[in-house]
Amino acid sequence: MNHSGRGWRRPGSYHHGNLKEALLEAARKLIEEHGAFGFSLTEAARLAGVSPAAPYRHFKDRDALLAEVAHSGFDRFAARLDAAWNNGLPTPLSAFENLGKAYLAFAREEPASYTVMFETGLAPGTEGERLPAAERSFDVLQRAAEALCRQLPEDARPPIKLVSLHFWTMAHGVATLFSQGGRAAGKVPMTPEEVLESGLLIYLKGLGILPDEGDGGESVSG
Amino acid sequence: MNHSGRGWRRPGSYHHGNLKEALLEAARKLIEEHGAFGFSLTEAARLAGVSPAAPYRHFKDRDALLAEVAHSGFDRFAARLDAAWNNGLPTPLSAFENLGKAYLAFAREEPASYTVMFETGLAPGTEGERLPAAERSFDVLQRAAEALCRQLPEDARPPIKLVSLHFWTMAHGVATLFSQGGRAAGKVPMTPEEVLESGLLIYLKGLGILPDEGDGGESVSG
DNA sequence: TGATTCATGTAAAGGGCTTTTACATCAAAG
DNA sequence: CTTTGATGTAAAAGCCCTTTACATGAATCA
Repeated sequence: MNHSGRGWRRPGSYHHGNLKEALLEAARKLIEEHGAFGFSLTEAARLAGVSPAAPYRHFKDRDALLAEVAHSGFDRFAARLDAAWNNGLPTPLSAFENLGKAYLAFAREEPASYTVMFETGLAPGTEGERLPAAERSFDVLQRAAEALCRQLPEDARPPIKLVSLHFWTMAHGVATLFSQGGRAAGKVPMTPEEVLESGLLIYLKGLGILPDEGDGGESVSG
Repeated sequence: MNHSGRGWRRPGSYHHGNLKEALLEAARKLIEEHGAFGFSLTEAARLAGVSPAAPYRHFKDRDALLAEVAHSGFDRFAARLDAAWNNGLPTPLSAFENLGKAYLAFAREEPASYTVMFETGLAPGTEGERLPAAERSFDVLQRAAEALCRQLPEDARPPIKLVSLHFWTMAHGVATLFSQGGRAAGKVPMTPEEVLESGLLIYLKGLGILPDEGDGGESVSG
C-alpha cells in the first residue's frame, strides 16, 4: 500500500502502484495544457514514469482512457450538481442559483474533463452505451426544473424535459463559450456566472416563475 | 483551368489543379465521419489523390489546415446569419426566428466546420489573432439583440452585449447538445429548432419584449 | 520456507502519421 | 525554346499507437 498518492511512481520500484489513476491525472493535465488534440498516450505514460506499453495493462486503448476521463468526470459532475441543488433547499430559487454556479465551477476547475465529456464524441463508450453518471447529471437539472415549475399553476406548466433542456443549453453554452481561450471573454465585462445567472433569471421571468419586477430585474441591469 | 470542381484530381495529370479546396473538403468529410480526433492529414491527402507531402504546399502544417476549415466556416456562417437576419425584415421577431434557424441549420449541415470553429481551440489562428468573420457572426446576433431591445422603453433595456451573449449561449448550447451522437437527442421528442425557438420565446417574454400571453406561450406548450 | 501464480511493467517491433529535404513536372513568361 | 516558379513526389527521421514475448515481484499455496 505504499502508494504515492498523487500519481508519481515510487522510486526504485518495478511496479508503479497507482498507475491507472496516475494516467488519468496525466491525461487531464495534458489536455488542459495542449487541448484535447494534443494528448498522447505515450506522453501520459512518460508523465507517470512508465513505458509506453504500460497503459495497456489498465486501458484497452487510447480512446478507452479518454472515455474513462469522461466517465469519472461525469461521476464528480453529477455528485457536485446534486450537492449544489441540495434537494431544492433552502429555497428552490437559491438552490437553483447554486446549481448554476456549481455547473460553471466544474467546467472551470476541470476543463479537460468537461471537454472530453461534451466535446469529443467519445463519452458514450466505444459503442453507444449510455453513461449512468451522465444521466444522473441531467436528472439533477430535471429535478430543479420540476421544483421550479411546481410554482406555476398546473395548466400553465411547460414540459419539464423541455425546461431542463433549456437550463442545460444555457449552462453548457456559457461554459463552452467562456472556456479556455474564451471566445466570449472580452466581449462583455462579466463573469460566466453573471451571464448565466442573468440569463436564467430572465428565462424564469418569462416562465412566470419570477415576478416581473423582482431582484432579478435589478441584477440584470447591473 | 481544367479543374475537377469538386476536389477530385484530373486523371493522368501531375498537378492536381484544385488541391487546397480538395483538402479542405476532405478534412470536413473525415471530421464528420471520424470526429475531430480522427482526422489525419495523410488520409485527407489520400482522399484528394496526392502524396502525404503535397498538403504542405498549401498549408504550413496540420493545424493550419484545421484553422482554415474554421476560418472558411466562419465566413459562410457569418454570411448565412446575416442573410437570415435580413436587417430585421419583415419584422424583428420573424427575422430573429430565421436567424435562430439559420444558426442551427449551419451547425447541422456543416458539423465538421462547426466543431472546428467552436470546439477545438484552434480557430483563433496559431497565435491568438482574432478572426474577422467570427466577429461578424457575433455582430449579427448583436444587431438582432439591439433591434429587439429597441422595443423596450429606454430605461428598461438590458446591456445589448449581454442579451446577444444570451442568444449565442442558447443557440450554441442547442447546437452542440444536439450535434452528432446527440447527447440530448432522445431526451425530448423535439427538434433542436423547437427547443431553441421555445427557449428564446420564453427569454424574450422575460425581457418584456413579448406579451405574457402571446402565440409564444402556445408554441411553448405544444 | 520455497515454488507457483497472476497482475503489472519492459523491450522490441510493425505500421501509421507529421514534417522536412531534395528532386520531378509542368504551365506560363520571356 | 529556355527559364522560372508553383506544385507534386519520394525518401527519411522522429513520434505515436499497439501488439507480443519476456521480466518482476507480491501474494498464495504446498
